[in-house]
Amino acid sequence: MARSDTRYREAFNAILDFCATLAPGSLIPSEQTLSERTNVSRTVVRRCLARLQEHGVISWQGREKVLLRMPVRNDRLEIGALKVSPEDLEGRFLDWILRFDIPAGTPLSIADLSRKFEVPQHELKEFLAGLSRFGLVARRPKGGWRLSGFTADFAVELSDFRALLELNAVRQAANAPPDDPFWSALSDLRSAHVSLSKRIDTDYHSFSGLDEQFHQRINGIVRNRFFKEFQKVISLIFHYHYLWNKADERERNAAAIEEHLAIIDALEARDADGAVVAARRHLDTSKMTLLSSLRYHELA
Amino acid sequence: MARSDTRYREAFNAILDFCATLAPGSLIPSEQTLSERTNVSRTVVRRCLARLQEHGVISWQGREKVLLRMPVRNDRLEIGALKVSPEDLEGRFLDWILRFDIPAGTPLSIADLSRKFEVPQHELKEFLAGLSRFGLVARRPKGGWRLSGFTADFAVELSDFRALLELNAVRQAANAPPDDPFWSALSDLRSAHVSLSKRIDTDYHSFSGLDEQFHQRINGIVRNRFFKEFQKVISLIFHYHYLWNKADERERNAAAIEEHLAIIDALEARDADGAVVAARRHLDTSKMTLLSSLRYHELA
DNA sequence: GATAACGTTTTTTATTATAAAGTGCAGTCT
DNA sequence: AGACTGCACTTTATAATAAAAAACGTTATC
Repeated sequence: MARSDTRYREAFNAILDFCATLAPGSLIPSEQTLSERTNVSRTVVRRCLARLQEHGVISWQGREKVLLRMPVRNDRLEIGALKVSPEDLEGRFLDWILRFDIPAGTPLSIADLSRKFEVPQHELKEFLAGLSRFGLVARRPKGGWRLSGFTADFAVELSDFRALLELNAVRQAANAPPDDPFWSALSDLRSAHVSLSKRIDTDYHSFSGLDEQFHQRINGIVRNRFFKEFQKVISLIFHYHYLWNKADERERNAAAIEEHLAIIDALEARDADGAVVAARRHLDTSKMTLLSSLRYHELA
Repeated sequence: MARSDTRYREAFNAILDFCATLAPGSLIPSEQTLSERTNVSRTVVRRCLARLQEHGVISWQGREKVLLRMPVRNDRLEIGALKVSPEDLEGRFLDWILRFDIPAGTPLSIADLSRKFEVPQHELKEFLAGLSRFGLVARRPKGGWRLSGFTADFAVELSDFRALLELNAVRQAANAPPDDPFWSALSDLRSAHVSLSKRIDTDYHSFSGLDEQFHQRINGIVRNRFFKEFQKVISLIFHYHYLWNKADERERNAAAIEEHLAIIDALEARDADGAVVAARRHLDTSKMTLLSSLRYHELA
């Protein structure tokens, strides 16, 4: 019923490592200095020093801390489970939803998910609270959560919203200054697309990554935190969806490459309207793919 | 260290009220029926029945539950603190930020806020986790939260994003079918604007409400959960900001009414391009107002 | 013999208690 | 005077737990 002491354990080992660089008899820096170096509060540093003293590694009296002996392997503290990053949780959650085709309306059990993903319950609660802002999950009347996304309606609305954001980005991209690093990156992307196009019959799987790179490049033009936040979720959902929709993968990807190239052509010609038209065509295809993959799953 | 029993208390009183409608000697419906009526699980219903039996209000044996006596005032259970809605918290939080001019970067203490708003800590955590998705707050490296919004950058990005969404809505509105209830609502809004315009010198305060109505009407055209979710936050921020920016309020509001009317004119003429132009002008003014009010506060 | 209700057990959620970590300040040492 | 420590206080992250919900046989009723 308290927080974990991973911080302390990591700091202790860090200080131990630091001691290993000194010779016995050396003075050890101040608590403040150590706390800055280990990125941890003075309270933790003091706890570490106390342990070092207890184990006879240092002597500690007031502000005089002296290294008595070199630290050995056995002095180190074990560090338990490694922390999972929020992004990782995000990905695994969407992956799970799509992989097992969780239907809209399914109650989500925090306890269950917490076991499944090996993440503390309160982290999951925070995570779901965040997703609820995007309408992907919602609170149930009698407590708990419910998956509300991944219906046809959801897909249409998601695609429409994505189109609004991305067409805006395309328009801005076309008007980017000539010395913007965007242009050289775009030229690299063109080469990558042409190259993949040639070996599409065998390498069509690797399009997924290229697709994400391409869209990220376009959207990266817009310097807007709201835009970026949303784009992150959108691309995540599309990414995972495509990953799990295997129908006609080769044909779909070959077609998408052509559509991407059309957008690149228009952009490099600084033809904003043309780029928007090409992008709209591509986004429409995307929308249809997302919808048909949902329909496919509904029938299954 | 357990959840509150408000649910039980409310259900108990509800069942008591129901008993009051019966005559002594009557049979009481099944546990399931009661649970459906009180919107509560059977477990809670059984707890209520047990208490009723204990207090001699009913007899209870298997599925035979009989009302023994009429319930009296003293049988009722006290209900503690009333639940605050998440929307309420949202409003109060933004209000607090603006009222006290909390600068960007300020650490937010859950413990402190929880006392201030009289909301359990875990609810605040969820709330902040939601806001973090909009970039309004962020986690601090060593734990806790930090207010990251309400800088000039933030205001610009927020306004730009708002403009993107709202111009899209205006364009859609102009193309709404003639029988859409939107048109009659718009006509009502025109009257309200004209009326307020005439008594602007005295009633300029009441523009805030009308402004919200107007924008909500326009944005209501778009049937898209992402759009709506974002619009909610945006309008909340603008709303509270305007509420606290008192400089030139009369002039600002008078000008805004004219700008609204220009948008209405263009919409009623089904002139999509004209409406977008008028809306862009209005949104630009809004952006400037938001920015200048921030600057004003920074200097103070 | 099907359906609805009950009694009981298991699971899950909301809330609190608490150890760990962080913060601030008065006083001390150099 | 400036940096450092000792100590008290505050805040956060997390586990423990009572309340509520859900699941599951069993029993009564039509």
